[in-house]
Formats: sequence, C-alpha cells, structure tokens
Amino acid sequence: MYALVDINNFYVSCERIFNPTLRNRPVVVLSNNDGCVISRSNEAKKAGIPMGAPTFKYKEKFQELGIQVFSSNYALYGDMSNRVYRILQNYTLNLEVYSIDECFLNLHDFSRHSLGAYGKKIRQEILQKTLLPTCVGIAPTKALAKVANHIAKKFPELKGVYLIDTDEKRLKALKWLNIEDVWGIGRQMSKKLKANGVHKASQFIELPDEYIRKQFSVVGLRLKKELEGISVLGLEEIQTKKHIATTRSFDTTYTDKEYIKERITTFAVTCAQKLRKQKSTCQVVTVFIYTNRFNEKQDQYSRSINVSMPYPTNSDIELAKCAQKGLDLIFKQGYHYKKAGVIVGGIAPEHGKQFVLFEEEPVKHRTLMQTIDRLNSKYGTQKLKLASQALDKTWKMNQEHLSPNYTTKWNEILEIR
DNA sequence: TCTGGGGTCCTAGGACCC
DNA sequence: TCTGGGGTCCTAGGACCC
Repeated sequence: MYALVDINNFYVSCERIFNPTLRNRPVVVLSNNDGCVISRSNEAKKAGIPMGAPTFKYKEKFQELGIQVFSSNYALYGDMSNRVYRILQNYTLNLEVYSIDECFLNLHDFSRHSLGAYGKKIRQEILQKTLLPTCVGIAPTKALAKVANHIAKKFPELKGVYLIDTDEKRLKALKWLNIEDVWGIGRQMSKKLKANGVHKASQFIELPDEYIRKQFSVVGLRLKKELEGISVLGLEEIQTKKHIATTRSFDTTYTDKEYIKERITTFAVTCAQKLRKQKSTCQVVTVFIYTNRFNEKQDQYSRSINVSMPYPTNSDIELAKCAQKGLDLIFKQGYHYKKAGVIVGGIAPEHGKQFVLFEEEPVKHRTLMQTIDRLNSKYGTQKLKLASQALDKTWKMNQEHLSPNYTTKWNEILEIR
C-alpha cells in the first residue's frame, strides 16, 4: 500500500503560518516576477480565481474581493517543506519526495488493519508541529493513492484522510472521479477521451488495452493498470536529478544579442553553482531562446541547441563558454526575445569522474571554483562574477508582495518586530 | 505595459552501424 | 523490372506533473 501526503494549498498555507490574520480569508501567491497566480486558498478558489491567472488581468478583482496577494517566497516554502519531510522520515525511510509539497510513502511495514489510523496520526503530527494542513490518501497503487488523496480533499467530513482498501471502494471512487482529474491525464488526453464519450475514470479503465496503447502510449497503459489496482509505478527514491535548469522570462522583450548573452552567461553560472552544491558534474549544456508567445503581432522564433563538452565539468568558466557558443549558433537578429534559459544534462557525480583520454579539465578551475563558492557564501551570492556577466547590474525580480523569510532570516523578523 | 520555473518520460525520425 | 533487414543512438518536440 502507498500513501500520498499532500500539503493543502501549500504556498498559501506557508504564508498563513506566520500571519494568522490571513486565516479564513482569500489569499493568493504569485509566480516569479509576480506574473501569475500559482497558489490559492480555498476562499480564493471559491471567489473564482483560476490557477495561472495573469496578475495584470486580475488586479482589480483582487482589490474588489479583498484578496491578499503575496510574491513567492521560496526560502520560506523550501524550509517548511524540509520540516514536513523530516517528520515523515520518522514514519518510514521508504519514501519518495515527489515535489515540494507531495510525498509518497510505501507502507508495507505498516499493519494493514490500521492504515487509516496511521494516516490520521501523520496528518495530526504535521499539523501540530508545523501548522500545515495536509491530506493523506492511501491505496494499493500510486495512482490510486492520488485518487484517495483527491477524495480526502473534496470531502471535509473525511478529516483529510481516505483509504481505498477494497475493490468496492476503488470502483466507487473511479465512478465519481472526472477523467480530467486523473493523475497523468492532462488537457490533450482528456479532450480526446471526452470526444469519445469517456468522462469518468471508471470508463477509462473499460477501454481495451490496445486502444489505450495506440492512443496514449505505454504511459496511458501503465495508468490503466494502476487504476485497476495493479501496481506498476514503484517508489523512486533516488534523488539524483537528470537535468538542472535555470530559465527566466525577461521584464520586457530584448533584441540586443549582447544583453541576451549576458543573461545566458549568468544562467550557465547558476547551473554550475547548483551542480557544485550537489557535488555533480555535467557534460551537456542546452541553451534556448523564445520570443513572446502571447504577442501574436510579433514574429515568433524559438530554438534550442545542445552543446556537448569534451569532459564532465561544473566550472563556471567552462559552462559559460559552452552556453555562449550555443547562443551564437541559435541567435537570430531581428526578433524580440522574451525568455531564455540554460539546462545542463549528462549529470554524474563529481568524484569517480570518468577517465578522459585526451582532454582534461584545467586543474586550476577546481580550486578557483571552491574559492568563488566560499567568497560568495560569505559575502552574498553572485558577489564574485565572471567578466562576461554584467558587473554593474543586479537583475531584480518583480516582487512587490514578498513576505519576510520567517524561518531562515531571524534578523529580518526582529527588525519588523 | 503586464502571462513562472523546474522537472519527468515517451515517440518519431534521421543518421549511422553491420 | 528490379533496390534488405535488423539494430543503436541521438535529437526535437510534445505530453504530463507540481
């Protein structure tokens, strides 16, 4: 049996912990740059604020309805997430951190007769120790645990915990569940399914295997098995990432190559730092650029390219060089660029690097990078930069509604007091 | 004027091999 | 008139997730 523990309206709930006046009031949290809504309290959902609502279109509505608005505060959310996972680790080490606010637990060590009670206990402990409300869904497969969690969320009388442990309950749940709410069925798939008269999860599992395989590939087929109660998705405990990305939308569009080159360089450096932090190297750098897809009047252009390196590295200098080379290959003059990014792949551990026959990373880099990291951690991130990064500029995000870093910066809190 | 960022996995098609 | 079969690997693009 699997449990899915999911923190309710996570970012909003984090803001509420330290600001009790927000309780029972409509609250939303915005994305980077305050661009759009990415977390909503139940009150905000009821008020008709959709997920992904662009801030500029909803500003008046926020005011009208007295909705409290926050910029995203990842220092706070990341720290609260860690606290929750430390609690869960006391229950079992057999867990998969699925996202910042969701965690799968494998419950095979737990007594089958009291799974519901365990769910309640977990929920209660998290609430007591962090003030974060969660829902717990328990079922024989991960996809069904998702379903159970969804039910726990929708029916308050269940008090946040639902257990699917019989076929009867499973079928009842699937008859109730709308097809678009099934984990793994997104916009395209539900459109196709509804066009064929499939509106409920129960109808999906009645479709023949061959049909699902053909229309939705093995991914769809696996999902069918999972919903039938046959577990095919295991717990993915390994936490090594396959890609690490640093990407941003710009405040406005830019046509100047030098500007974009500077941004790309900084993204590459950030990727290198993320790699060093987790003691990894990479061997492929992907660079991409986009125009503004929302502006239909402008000519659209988007391209990405992979640049392979001769040896695995996590050096700022190597990655910056490589990313700049990639940009040179894809940049086209005359377009208005709105977004760019750098993604590194071919990730491997720093130690036990593969032996390279002809080329070696310059040894100097390793000690240089260690020094840079040390100075930056002492004097603030990005104090020490490469010359190809802009020295005079700091790229500030739009964050008009940022809350204090309650749990990680005590001096800030004391100042407020 | 103003629409996020960071991930995963799969498939199709092309280049290449013998 | 007639032009093989069976592979691998890589990339771009698309679907999905939170």
